[in-house]
Amino acid sequence: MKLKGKNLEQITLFAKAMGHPTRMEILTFLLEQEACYFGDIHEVFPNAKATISQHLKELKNVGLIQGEIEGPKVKYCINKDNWTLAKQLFNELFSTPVKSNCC
Amino acid sequence: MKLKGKNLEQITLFAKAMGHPTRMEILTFLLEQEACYFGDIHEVFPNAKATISQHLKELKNVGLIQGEIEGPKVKYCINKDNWTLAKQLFNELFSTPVKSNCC
DNA sequence: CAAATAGTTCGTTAATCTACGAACAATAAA
DNA sequence: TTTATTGTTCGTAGATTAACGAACTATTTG
Repeated sequence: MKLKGKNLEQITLFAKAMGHPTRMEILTFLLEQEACYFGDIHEVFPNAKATISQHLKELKNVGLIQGEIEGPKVKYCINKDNWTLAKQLFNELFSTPVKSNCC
Repeated sequence: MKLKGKNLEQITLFAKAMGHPTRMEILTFLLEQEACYFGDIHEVFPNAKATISQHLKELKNVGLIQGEIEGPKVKYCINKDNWTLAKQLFNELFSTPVKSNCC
Protein backbone atom coordinates (compact mmCIF):
# COMPACT_ATOMS: atom_id res chain seq x y z
CA MET A 1 0.00 0.00 0.00
CA LYS A 2 1.36 3.34 -1.03
CA LEU A 3 2.54 5.76 1.59
CA LYS A 4 0.67 9.04 1.58
CA GLY A 5 -0.44 12.03 3.59
CA LYS A 6 0.68 11.98 7.19
CA ASN A 7 2.62 8.77 6.80
CA LEU A 8 4.59 10.22 3.95
CA GLU A 9 5.36 13.34 5.95
CA GLN A 10 6.33 11.27 8.94
CA ILE A 11 8.71 8.95 7.16
CA THR A 12 10.31 11.96 5.49
CA LEU A 13 10.92 13.57 8.87
CA PHE A 14 12.43 10.35 10.18
CA ALA A 15 14.64 10.08 7.10
CA LYS A 16 15.76 13.66 7.43
CA ALA A 17 16.73 13.16 11.06
CA MET A 18 18.66 10.03 10.15
CA GLY A 19 20.33 11.73 7.21
CA HIS A 20 23.29 13.06 9.13
CA PRO A 21 26.30 10.89 10.01
CA THR A 22 26.48 11.95 13.63
CA ARG A 23 22.77 11.52 14.23
CA MET A 24 22.71 8.14 12.56
CA GLU A 25 25.65 7.07 14.70
CA ILE A 26 23.96 8.32 17.82
CA LEU A 27 21.00 6.13 16.98
CA THR A 28 23.07 3.02 16.39
CA PHE A 29 25.00 3.80 19.54
CA LEU A 30 21.84 4.11 21.60
CA LEU A 31 20.51 0.89 20.12
CA GLU A 32 23.29 -1.09 21.71
CA GLN A 33 23.74 0.74 24.97
CA GLU A 34 22.07 0.10 28.26
CA ALA A 35 23.22 3.23 29.97
CA CYS A 36 23.10 6.29 27.84
CA TYR A 37 23.91 9.50 29.63
CA PHE A 38 24.72 12.56 27.63
CA GLY A 39 28.34 12.26 28.63
CA ASP A 40 28.57 8.68 27.41
CA ILE A 41 27.31 9.78 24.04
CA HIS A 42 29.40 12.90 23.90
CA GLU A 43 32.66 11.14 24.62
CA VAL A 44 32.43 8.88 21.60
CA PHE A 45 32.20 11.81 19.20
CA PRO A 46 34.79 14.42 18.34
CA ASN A 47 32.23 17.22 18.42
CA ALA A 48 31.65 19.91 21.00
CA LYS A 49 28.99 19.17 23.55
CA ALA A 50 26.83 21.96 22.17
CA THR A 51 26.82 20.18 18.85
CA ILE A 52 25.95 16.80 20.32
CA SER A 53 23.25 18.36 22.44
CA GLN A 54 21.81 19.95 19.32
CA HIS A 55 21.72 16.65 17.44
CA LEU A 56 20.11 14.94 20.41
CA LYS A 57 17.50 17.67 20.49
CA GLU A 58 16.65 17.11 16.85
CA LEU A 59 16.36 13.38 17.31
CA LYS A 60 14.15 14.02 20.31
CA ASN A 61 12.00 16.52 18.42
CA VAL A 62 11.31 14.02 15.69
CA GLY A 63 10.54 11.44 18.36
CA LEU A 64 13.20 8.83 17.64
CA ILE A 65 14.78 9.21 21.06
CA GLN A 66 13.74 10.46 24.44
CA GLY A 67 15.58 12.01 27.33
CA GLU A 68 15.07 11.83 31.03
CA ILE A 69 16.66 14.05 33.62
CA GLU A 70 18.36 12.04 36.31
CA GLY A 71 20.11 14.09 38.89
CA PRO A 72 22.46 16.44 37.12
CA LYS A 73 22.70 13.97 34.27
CA VAL A 74 20.40 13.29 31.37
CA LYS A 75 19.63 9.82 30.25
CA TYR A 76 18.85 9.27 26.60
CA CYS A 77 17.40 6.28 24.85
CA ILE A 78 15.53 5.13 21.79
CA ASN A 79 11.84 5.93 21.92
CA LYS A 80 10.50 2.46 21.35
CA ASP A 81 7.04 3.48 20.19
CA ASN A 82 8.28 5.84 17.53
CA TRP A 83 11.14 3.56 16.62
CA THR A 84 8.54 0.92 15.91
CA LEU A 85 6.53 3.40 13.91
CA ALA A 86 9.60 4.26 11.85
CA LYS A 87 10.27 0.59 11.34
CA GLN A 88 6.74 0.08 10.06
CA LEU A 89 6.85 3.06 7.73
CA PHE A 90 10.14 2.07 6.16
CA ASN A 91 8.92 -1.45 5.96
CA GLU A 92 5.88 -0.26 4.09
CA LEU A 93 7.99 1.82 1.76
CA PHE A 94 10.29 -1.02 0.89
CA SER A 95 7.60 -3.66 0.71
CA THR A 96 5.95 -1.74 -2.10
CA PRO A 97 6.55 -3.78 -5.21
CA VAL A 98 8.74 -1.89 -7.66
CA LYS A 99 6.41 -1.39 -10.56
CA SER A 100 8.63 0.78 -12.68
CA ASN A 101 10.52 -1.21 -15.20
CA CYS A 102 11.80 1.42 -17.55
CA CYS A 103 15.50 1.08 -17.38
CA MET B 1 24.32 -6.96 13.72
CA LYS B 2 25.27 -3.36 14.15
CA LEU B 3 25.65 -1.14 11.14
CA LYS B 4 29.08 0.32 10.76
CA GLY B 5 31.66 1.72 8.38
CA LYS B 6 30.56 1.80 4.77
CA ASN B 7 27.11 0.48 5.55
CA LEU B 8 26.54 3.23 8.06
CA GLU B 9 27.68 5.85 5.57
CA GLN B 10 25.52 4.35 2.87
CA ILE B 11 22.32 4.21 4.87
CA THR B 12 22.93 7.78 5.98
CA LEU B 13 23.24 8.91 2.36
CA PHE B 14 20.05 7.08 1.48
CA ALA B 15 18.26 8.64 4.45
CA LYS B 16 19.49 12.08 3.54
CA ALA B 17 18.25 11.73 -0.02
CA MET B 18 14.87 10.57 1.25
CA GLY B 19 14.70 13.35 3.81
CA HIS B 20 13.02 15.86 1.55
CA PRO B 21 9.27 15.83 0.87
CA THR B 22 9.58 16.23 -2.88
CA ARG B 23 12.26 13.58 -3.22
CA MET B 24 10.35 11.12 -1.07
CA GLU B 25 7.27 11.72 -3.17
CA ILE B 26 9.22 11.22 -6.35
CA LEU B 27 10.32 7.85 -5.02
CA THR B 28 6.84 6.72 -4.09
CA PHE B 29 5.60 8.02 -7.42
CA LEU B 30 8.21 6.06 -9.33
CA LEU B 31 7.43 2.96 -7.32
CA GLU B 32 3.93 2.82 -8.71
CA GLN B 33 4.51 4.02 -12.25
CA GLU B 34 5.32 2.03 -15.29
CA ALA B 35 6.22 4.93 -17.52
CA CYS B 36 8.23 7.60 -15.87
CA TYR B 37 9.41 10.32 -18.17
CA PHE B 38 10.67 13.53 -16.70
CA GLY B 39 7.54 15.31 -17.86
CA ASP B 40 5.29 12.79 -16.11
CA ILE B 41 7.12 13.43 -12.88
CA HIS B 42 7.32 17.17 -13.32
CA GLU B 43 3.62 17.59 -13.95
CA VAL B 44 2.59 16.13 -10.60
CA PHE B 45 4.65 18.68 -8.66
CA PRO B 46 4.18 22.41 -8.33
CA ASN B 47 7.88 23.10 -8.72
CA ALA B 48 9.82 24.46 -11.62
CA LYS B 49 11.38 21.91 -13.92
CA ALA B 50 14.85 23.04 -12.86
CA THR B 51 13.95 22.14 -9.30
CA ILE B 52 12.58 18.73 -10.19
CA SER B 53 15.57 18.04 -12.39
CA GLN B 54 17.83 18.89 -9.47
CA HIS B 55 16.02 16.51 -7.12
CA LEU B 56 16.14 13.75 -9.70
CA LYS B 57 19.85 14.33 -10.06
CA GLU B 58 20.38 13.93 -6.34
CA LEU B 59 18.35 10.75 -6.22
CA LYS B 60 20.37 9.47 -9.16
CA ASN B 61 23.66 10.44 -7.57
CA VAL B 62 22.85 8.47 -4.46
CA GLY B 63 21.78 5.59 -6.65
CA LEU B 64 18.15 5.23 -5.70
CA ILE B 65 16.93 5.94 -9.20
CA GLN B 66 18.34 5.79 -12.67
CA GLY B 67 17.64 7.70 -15.86
CA GLU B 68 17.79 6.67 -19.44
CA ILE B 69 17.72 8.96 -22.45
CA GLU B 70 15.03 7.99 -24.88
CA GLY B 71 14.79 10.23 -27.85
CA PRO B 72 14.39 13.76 -26.58
CA LYS B 73 12.84 12.41 -23.40
CA VAL B 74 14.41 10.95 -20.29
CA LYS B 75 12.96 7.93 -18.61
CA TYR B 76 13.44 7.58 -14.89
CA CYS B 77 12.88 4.65 -12.64
CA ILE B 78 13.84 3.08 -9.36
CA ASN B 79 17.28 1.47 -9.42
CA LYS B 80 16.30 -1.98 -8.24
CA ASP B 81 19.74 -3.07 -7.08
CA ASN B 82 20.29 -0.05 -4.88
CA TRP B 83 16.69 -0.01 -3.77
CA THR B 84 17.23 -3.54 -2.56
CA LEU B 85 20.41 -2.48 -0.85
CA ALA B 86 18.57 0.34 0.90
CA LYS B 87 15.87 -2.07 1.94
CA GLN B 88 18.45 -4.40 3.44
CA LEU B 89 20.28 -1.63 5.29
CA PHE B 90 17.12 -0.20 6.83
CA ASN B 91 16.01 -3.68 7.62
CA GLU B 92 19.24 -4.28 9.43
CA LEU B 93 18.92 -1.01 11.31
CA PHE B 94 15.42 -1.75 12.49
CA SER B 95 16.01 -5.41 13.20
CA THR B 96 18.63 -4.46 15.77
CA PRO B 97 17.08 -5.25 19.11
CA VAL B 98 16.58 -2.09 21.12
CA LYS B 99 18.87 -2.65 24.03
CA SER B 100 18.52 0.71 25.69
CA ASN B 101 15.95 0.65 28.38
CA CYS B 102 16.61 3.81 30.30
CA CYS B 103 13.41 5.74 30.01
C1' DC C 1 18.02 24.00 -42.09
C1' DA C 2 14.41 26.17 -38.89
C1' DA C 3 11.32 25.57 -35.22
C1' DA C 4 9.45 22.94 -31.55
C1' DT C 5 9.95 19.75 -27.75
C1' DA C 6 12.23 17.86 -23.62
C1' DG C 7 15.47 18.36 -20.11
C1' DT C 8 19.81 19.88 -18.01
C1' DT C 9 22.96 23.24 -16.36
C1' DC C 10 24.17 27.86 -14.72
C1' DG C 11 23.94 31.72 -11.74
C1' DT C 12 21.83 33.79 -8.03
C1' DT C 13 19.16 34.52 -3.89
C1' DA C 14 17.04 33.12 0.29
C1' DA C 15 16.69 29.81 3.68
C1' DT C 16 18.26 26.17 6.49
C1' DC C 17 21.95 23.49 8.71
C1' DT C 18 26.13 22.66 11.20
C1' DA C 19 29.44 23.60 14.54
C1' DC C 20 31.28 25.90 18.40
C1' DG C 21 32.48 28.99 22.25
C1' DA C 22 30.40 31.35 25.83
C1' DA C 23 26.88 32.13 28.89
C1' DC C 24 23.48 30.05 31.45
C1' DA C 25 20.51 26.46 34.48
C1' DA C 26 20.20 22.70 37.68
C1' DT C 27 21.74 19.41 40.77
C1' DA C 28 25.31 17.35 43.85
C1' DA C 29 29.03 17.58 46.85
C1' DA C 30 32.25 19.98 49.95
C1' DT D 1 26.38 28.32 50.54
C1' DT D 2 30.18 28.00 47.57
C1' DT D 3 32.10 25.01 44.07
C1' DA D 4 32.02 21.23 40.72
C1' DT D 5 29.69 18.64 37.52
C1' DT D 6 26.40 17.96 33.79
C1' DG D 7 23.93 19.68 30.04
C1' DT D 8 21.18 23.16 27.54
C1' DT D 9 20.56 27.47 25.23
C1' DC D 10 22.26 31.57 22.81
C1' DG D 11 24.59 34.01 19.30
C1' DT D 12 27.18 33.76 15.39
C1' DA D 13 29.86 32.42 11.32
C1' DG D 14 30.43 29.46 7.53
C1' DA D 15 28.63 25.85 4.61
C1' DT D 16 25.05 23.54 2.31
C1' DT D 17 20.50 23.28 0.33
C1' DA D 18 16.44 24.67 -2.21
C1' DA D 19 14.14 27.06 -5.69
C1' DC D 20 13.79 29.39 -9.97
C1' DG D 21 14.46 31.98 -14.34
C1' DA D 22 17.36 32.06 -18.10
C1' DA D 23 20.50 30.09 -21.08
C1' DC D 24 21.93 26.03 -23.18
C1' DT D 25 21.97 21.06 -25.38
C1' DA D 26 20.00 17.48 -27.94
C1' DT D 27 16.61 15.32 -30.57
C1' DT D 28 12.68 15.34 -33.53
C1' DT D 29 9.66 17.23 -36.82
C1' DG D 30 8.26 20.47 -40.55
